[in-house]
Amino acid sequence: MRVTIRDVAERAGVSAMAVSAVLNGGGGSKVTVTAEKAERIRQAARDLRYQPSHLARSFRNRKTGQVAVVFQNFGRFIPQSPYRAEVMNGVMEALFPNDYTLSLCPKLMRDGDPGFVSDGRFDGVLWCRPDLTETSTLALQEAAVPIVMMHAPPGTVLGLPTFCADNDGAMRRVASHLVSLGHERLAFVIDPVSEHSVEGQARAEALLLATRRAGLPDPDVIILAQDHSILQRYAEPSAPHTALICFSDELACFVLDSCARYGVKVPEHVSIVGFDSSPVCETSQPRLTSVAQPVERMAFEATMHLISLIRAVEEGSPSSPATSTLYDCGLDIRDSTSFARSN
Amino acid sequence: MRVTIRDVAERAGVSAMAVSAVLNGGGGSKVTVTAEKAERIRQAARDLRYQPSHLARSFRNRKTGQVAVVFQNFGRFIPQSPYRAEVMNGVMEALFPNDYTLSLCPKLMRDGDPGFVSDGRFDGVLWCRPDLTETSTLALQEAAVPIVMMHAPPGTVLGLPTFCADNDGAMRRVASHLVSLGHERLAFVIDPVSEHSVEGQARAEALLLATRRAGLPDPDVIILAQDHSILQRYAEPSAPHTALICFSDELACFVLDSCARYGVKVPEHVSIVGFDSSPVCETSQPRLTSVAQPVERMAFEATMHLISLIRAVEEGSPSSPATSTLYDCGLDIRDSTSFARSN
DNA sequence: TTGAAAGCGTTACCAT
DNA sequence: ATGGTAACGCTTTCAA
Repeated sequence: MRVTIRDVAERAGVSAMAVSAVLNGGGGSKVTVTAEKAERIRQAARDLRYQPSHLARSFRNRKTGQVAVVFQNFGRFIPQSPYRAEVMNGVMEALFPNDYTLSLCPKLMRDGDPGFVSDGRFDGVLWCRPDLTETSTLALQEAAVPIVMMHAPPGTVLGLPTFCADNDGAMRRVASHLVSLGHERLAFVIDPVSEHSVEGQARAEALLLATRRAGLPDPDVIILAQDHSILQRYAEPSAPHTALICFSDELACFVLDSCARYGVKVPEHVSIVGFDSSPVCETSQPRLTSVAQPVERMAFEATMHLISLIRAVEEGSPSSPATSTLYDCGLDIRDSTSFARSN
Repeated sequence: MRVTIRDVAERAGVSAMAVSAVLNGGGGSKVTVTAEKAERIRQAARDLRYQPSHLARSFRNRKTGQVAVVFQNFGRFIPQSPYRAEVMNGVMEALFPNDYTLSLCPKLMRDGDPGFVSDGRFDGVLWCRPDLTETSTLALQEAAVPIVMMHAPPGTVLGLPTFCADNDGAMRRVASHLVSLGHERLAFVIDPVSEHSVEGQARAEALLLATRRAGLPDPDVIILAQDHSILQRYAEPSAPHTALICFSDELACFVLDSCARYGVKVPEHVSIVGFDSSPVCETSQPRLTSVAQPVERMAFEATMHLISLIRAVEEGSPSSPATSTLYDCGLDIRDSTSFARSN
């Protein structure tokens, strides 16, 4: 059987609470023990190889020291698309020095029922790239646990702090870059999964806003699944667009591949813009112009904010209103964008 | 306050255990409830938005559904060295479909005291790239939790199953490749951190064995910290070695960089071999010959084994003897190895 | 300064 | 078929 605090108490000839007080540094406890007894207790604990049950402590104290990170699509870590890895780096950098454990728990997403969030397992939750139905939004709002959203535009869930790329600013950069190259007819390209994400919609809208602002016609939205044959048309002078803005670098790379297959030349026939400016942009053919988000820094700061929220709850501080932080994005101009084809 | 099972029971006019039985599917429980009452209970739970406390359950059932992954050096995810990412991929692939949560808990390593392992927080632990002192080895042996080691040679910790690359076979491949190119004087290059890892020592020994087997003189071991000036000598015809086998691709890349800086030509002056065959091997100058371990598959299978151990413990099955699994490694020959310089 | 006792939310066991 | 009771291991409050 397990060695409990009572076993230690018995061996040291004291009560269980004396043991608890001594082993926890006695700081929080009202109890004081003579030095001699304290030593006896420590000795007994060592003799018995006493290991406090973290589980019992968590249960009692309603605090687990665990923070959950939830990704919308729980996939693999891919070197070509380092988004997840960068988020993890930022999160770890914030959590570990503060003695929090990082939990990856895709179950939180099951059936769109995020009820688990508040089941006591986690002191806080970092929600990345949300794709929220109305019911889950409600559940999140009522969660009994601090939650911070990453990559969700401000106000996605009422009352929850968000850390998000400034999609509007980013798309304005993209539009202005393309306009300066003579482009007028743009399209937003997205995959069927991301299409429904809050982020996907935010970027589509941001591009719409940016083009209107620039006096361009509204961009089309192209949803690209397995079948890329629609890209063929960009080899023709009559193609409807001269520039494609892709939801992610990963998608942009697929587009580049397909263009090559269909004999569409980038950037001669059509310009391509990615999102994330990941390393793959340097090795793609041609090198990919892409929006650069400071992902790791965002993740770090989001996590630090989450930690401060957790501490505030512990101390019973009144909750201050949620903040939204927007991060300015750069545009890394490479070889996949150039002057618009004149039809 | 939290809604407890008692609140639900009260509202439904039944006992707490009836609620428990209904909400847990009733499968394991001896208790049966009439359909009518069951519906009443479910309704009450919905009304009250009852959320069972996972914490209380874990405490009660001594089962958390959490598996910890421990890395020796808890660093960042780096695209250039995808080892960690690949391990994570394999682990997630095994854990998530089986409804386990993945925990990253560097605290487990603090002060070389792995006592935390058995504090009840985790149902099992996957220990990667261990670097074990004697005391921690002992603690691991006595852990009350199933543990599986990755990248530890068989027998590193008595009684613990290991999943490890076949370092001996790998080094034999390396040696034979180099011998066929006329190399005789080899050295093993390692960084000061990895030097003390079980894996580092295993590879050094494996190379020693392989060279003896091939009838070559014993290889030197070069511990490479910040100062790489020792590499200068390889520009001279009198250099003591014609081939350097590096502990990792990462290290090999540093070596390549330094060689370039010192005017040492690879592979004309000296051949370089890496370990892991990561993507960076394709983009390095020159492309790096490297040992290829099936990391993701190893991680997946190690984790599946861990899960089966956990289940065995739960069912009280007698523990079968620990198994050691060795994985055959390939050698991806690229441009950093070539015929030995004749002095 | 010390100890006894009461929970935290859940489930297993034993009565009814 | 149902409900009461105890126990999991710990901490905290209160009384001595």
